[in-house]
Amino acid sequence: MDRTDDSLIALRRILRATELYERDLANAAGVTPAKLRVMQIVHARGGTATPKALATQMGVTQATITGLVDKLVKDGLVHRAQSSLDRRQVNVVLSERGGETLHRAPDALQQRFVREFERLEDWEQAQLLSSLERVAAMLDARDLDASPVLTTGAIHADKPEKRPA
Amino acid sequence: MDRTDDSLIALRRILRATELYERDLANAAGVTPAKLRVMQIVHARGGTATPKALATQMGVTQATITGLVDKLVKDGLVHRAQSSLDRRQVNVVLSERGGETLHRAPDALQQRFVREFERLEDWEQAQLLSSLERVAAMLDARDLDASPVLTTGAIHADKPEKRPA
DNA sequence: GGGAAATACTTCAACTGACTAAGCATCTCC
DNA sequence: GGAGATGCTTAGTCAGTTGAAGTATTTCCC
Repeated sequence: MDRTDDSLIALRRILRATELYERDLANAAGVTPAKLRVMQIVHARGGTATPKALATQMGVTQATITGLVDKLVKDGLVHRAQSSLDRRQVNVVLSERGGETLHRAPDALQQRFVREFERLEDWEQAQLLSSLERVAAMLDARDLDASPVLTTGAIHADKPEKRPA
Repeated sequence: MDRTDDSLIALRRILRATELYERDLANAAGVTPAKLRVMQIVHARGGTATPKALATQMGVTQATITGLVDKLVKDGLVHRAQSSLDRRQVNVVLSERGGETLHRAPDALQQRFVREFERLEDWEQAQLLSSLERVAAMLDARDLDASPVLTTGAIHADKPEKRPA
């Protein structure tokens, strides 16, 4: 009985399919996946977000965000606006053209998932949701357990960790 | 009631958690995520794989694989062996040291998922598996429907598609 | 059997995304 | 009002990726 293995395989298929599809969509809209993700997050937050927030949510450093935003500005897809509350802060704002691009490249998950999901029977939707949340909780342990493997690995490793907090 | 949205959120959490964790693990083992993935695939195929197979499975071009394998060879983690059946082909073979590295950086999903999964009740496992396979099938439509969005996007796009077949 | 086309891989030049370290501006708190 | 924290950018570097062009080998078919 290998439900564990089968589950892992299914999970990998989900991961892989999403990744590949995301790249296709970004290309089709004429932007890179990373730039698209920035725009999606800005959009999801109501059309504006700070570099800090973007960095945190994407799991990259602020320097990376600066670079991506630079390019998006050059492309005319977003612009920077200084916050009046805290002048250290910058608001990244979606331009009209950015909104159009986003519209042309709908979120990969949305696109693939929603249509089918909404066709399911009520009880099926409920079961899927419950299962997905369960899995998410299993994987996304929000640093509650400070990842024993990582620690072990780090001891053996010749290189220090790199991922931003 | 927004089960659709909640499901999407859970799915994104799964994606994000896996991605971030993968990076940590690779770093901890002293290799990059891309190189680690190459080794994992080679391992999963019984210790040897052709660049072509790797490119297909990873969804990148062969040129990319060439570069990664070059580095892995330089690191002493794999070596190239010519196929005797078809001399155009190359077999990428895991070295002993490569096997050790792999052992030190267990698959990200394995690590996070398996332990918890195996603690679940029997019926819960069954339900999770069924749900995951369902979702995988929804997302991983294996080109059965030639992605209407992509096509539409491509028409409007200023750039041609890039992802390898 | 021999040549055209297909296939497997590599090389090369370019770009994107990512990081670290260092620096500047601004805010917070005592 | 000054020390330290915070938010962002700059500069330099490196890894991964791609497309295009090139080489070697195999396949196909007349």
